[in-house]
Amino acid sequence: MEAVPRKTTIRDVAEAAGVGVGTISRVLNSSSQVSRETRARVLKAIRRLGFRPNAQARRILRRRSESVCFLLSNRDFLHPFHARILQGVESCASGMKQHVLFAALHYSPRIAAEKIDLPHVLQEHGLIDGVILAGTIYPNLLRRMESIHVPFVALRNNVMGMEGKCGFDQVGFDDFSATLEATRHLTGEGHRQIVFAGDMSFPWFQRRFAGFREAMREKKLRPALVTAADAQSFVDFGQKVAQRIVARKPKPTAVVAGNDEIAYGIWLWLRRQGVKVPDEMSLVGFDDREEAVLMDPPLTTIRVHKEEIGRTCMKMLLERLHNPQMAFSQRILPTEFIIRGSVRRI
Amino acid sequence: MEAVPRKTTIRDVAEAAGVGVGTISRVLNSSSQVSRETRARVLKAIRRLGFRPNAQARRILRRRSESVCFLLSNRDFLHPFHARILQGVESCASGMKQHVLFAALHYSPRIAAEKIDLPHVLQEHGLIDGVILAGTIYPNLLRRMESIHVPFVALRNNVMGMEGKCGFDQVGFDDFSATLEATRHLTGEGHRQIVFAGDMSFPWFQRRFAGFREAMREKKLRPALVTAADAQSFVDFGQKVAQRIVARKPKPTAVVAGNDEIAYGIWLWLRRQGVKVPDEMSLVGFDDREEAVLMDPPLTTIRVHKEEIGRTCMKMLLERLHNPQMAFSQRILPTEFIIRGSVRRI
DNA sequence: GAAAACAGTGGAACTGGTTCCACGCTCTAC
DNA sequence: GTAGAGCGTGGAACCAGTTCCACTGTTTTC
Repeated sequence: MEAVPRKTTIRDVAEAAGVGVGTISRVLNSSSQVSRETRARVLKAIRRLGFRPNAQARRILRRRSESVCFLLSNRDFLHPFHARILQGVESCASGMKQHVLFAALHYSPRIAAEKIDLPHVLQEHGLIDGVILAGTIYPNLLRRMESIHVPFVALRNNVMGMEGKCGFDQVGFDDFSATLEATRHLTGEGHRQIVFAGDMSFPWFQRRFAGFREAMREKKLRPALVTAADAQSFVDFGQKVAQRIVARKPKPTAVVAGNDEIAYGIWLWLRRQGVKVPDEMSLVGFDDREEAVLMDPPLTTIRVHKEEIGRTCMKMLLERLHNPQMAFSQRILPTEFIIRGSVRRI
Repeated sequence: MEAVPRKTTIRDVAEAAGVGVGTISRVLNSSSQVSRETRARVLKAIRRLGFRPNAQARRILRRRSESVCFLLSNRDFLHPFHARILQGVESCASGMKQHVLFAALHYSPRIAAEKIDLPHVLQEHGLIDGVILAGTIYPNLLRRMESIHVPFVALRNNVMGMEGKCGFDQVGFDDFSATLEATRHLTGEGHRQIVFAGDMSFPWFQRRFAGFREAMREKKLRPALVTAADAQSFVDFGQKVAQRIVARKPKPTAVVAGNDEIAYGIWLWLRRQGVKVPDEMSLVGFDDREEAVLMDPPLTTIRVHKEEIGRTCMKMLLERLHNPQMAFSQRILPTEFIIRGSVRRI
């Protein structure tokens, strides 16, 4: 690449204003040690020359890049769920004059930590101050992150196989309490035969099932779990599982789905079979994605405040950067039960 | 923020390896001007000291940040459509050792160009080499971008009110030909009464309607347009418009929807009224979003290759950076007509 | 009235890389 | 045997900022 023509520097401005370079720097950093008249003269020169300070040069001295990396791991695409979190990160960052770098990574959970080929931003030094880990986070990635000595915050709900461990900062929401509340709502509406639909190989579905089980136990009801193998997607999983649900004896009157996509799959299959929601089957989702409100009937579900999670990740990372010695912590944000039209009283 | 402890520098490595700093630099940049033994000695010292070169320092000299900014304008959230484009940008960028900064911007189309408050990344100097403009792009933003002298590429389909102008690089897809092909498919399947549903205040719907109109004219059919006012969202627009469509005399047998969300709204309303798709009404969408395949019946639609568009934006921007004097161009990518189950032969 | 405090400023030294020139050494050409 | 080419290398100068020390002139303190 050819070189960009030389821009005006702080020294050009100093000469134009008839002052020293130190004074220009002091004006730029709004230090109080500059007289009113000098400041005015410098600002005039800056405007006249169209001077814009070079951020890179400052960064070397500050030893801070004022940037963080949003790292999406093992996702084929930027799912709306993560897109919303990224947006929350960005909105908080822009308020704090921080920049957000987006990077993607694909790695095997079985590969050795040191063999994980991190994105270029993380390999170079000084480009970012910290990382927000999104996507699926296996222990080897956590170890790899620790090895490069860059502070990071992880999306707690996406951490695999390290339940309870806390050698790093985490932000998440409470799967357990969310399905606990949702299931209590169902029992409160008179439902007795309720099933949970979710793939237990994911820890978040395990936690959601646990909340469901707890609410069922409170009412001395049998907590039933329905799963399916070989599903192509969550929607497909829902369709396969729906079939088994209606075949159960006694027939369930309500389903707590592991997420909105599973709920959608169940709804699709029921619809095709002529089973009416909520008249013949009540349905609760999880996530409150964009499409939940657009279903027919609109889906009763658990809202996860994705932007809020993103903002909290960013805030937490900044705290860590300010205070590297701070003890690691987990921040759990509340979910919200959203009652729409897919549950009926019986 | 407190200062980060000083890291090992190129001079530390030079001392450890018993060579000059220039040699370290040459090794790092894999210049051939280093003997085999010296290179080995330097690499060993680098590994022993855990040295990672500071990217900021290099950037000053190179006058290149090796970063681009993906700027999403006037969007309440990072819509899956743009999320896929961002992903395409990232995948191309990571292959070219470039970094991607994500930034959002909200501005009024009526504000003066110089009053637009650009994100912090664009205000500072030297942080990015170029910008990819996504979201909604009004003329004042284009003028603002020109004023800061940073090369940029715009998503052509999202540029408002500058049809045909080309004082900047653009990447897009051909709305006109896409609906032309889709409508020809409908007439080929025997449909005669076909309507187009879309909000004409958006230029892309105007272009899509034009393609529809052209195909209808070819067959000497009357191209009908149906719109609705005060819609909350595209889905809502679809629901409102569906009502008018079935009320038309003679009753249409097929609808070309402006996008998949409108198609979904139409489908929802028809379903609620007991109108069967495709038996009583055929339906074609536009975009091929994730959910199109999950509808019942799966939606026949026009696929836009979003990742490909993102990759092309990135490639084009890099070309511009290599060759700033290059004439501005527009790159139009093909769409793909995807036949699923929402159109029947009559 | 002298000493001390302090606001305001200039500029050298510094950050951590890259670049380029000078120099030493070896090898080839005549 | 010497000139010229060319490889390999050291290190000063550079990039564009910040920081800090020294200095001046003014004000305050006793």
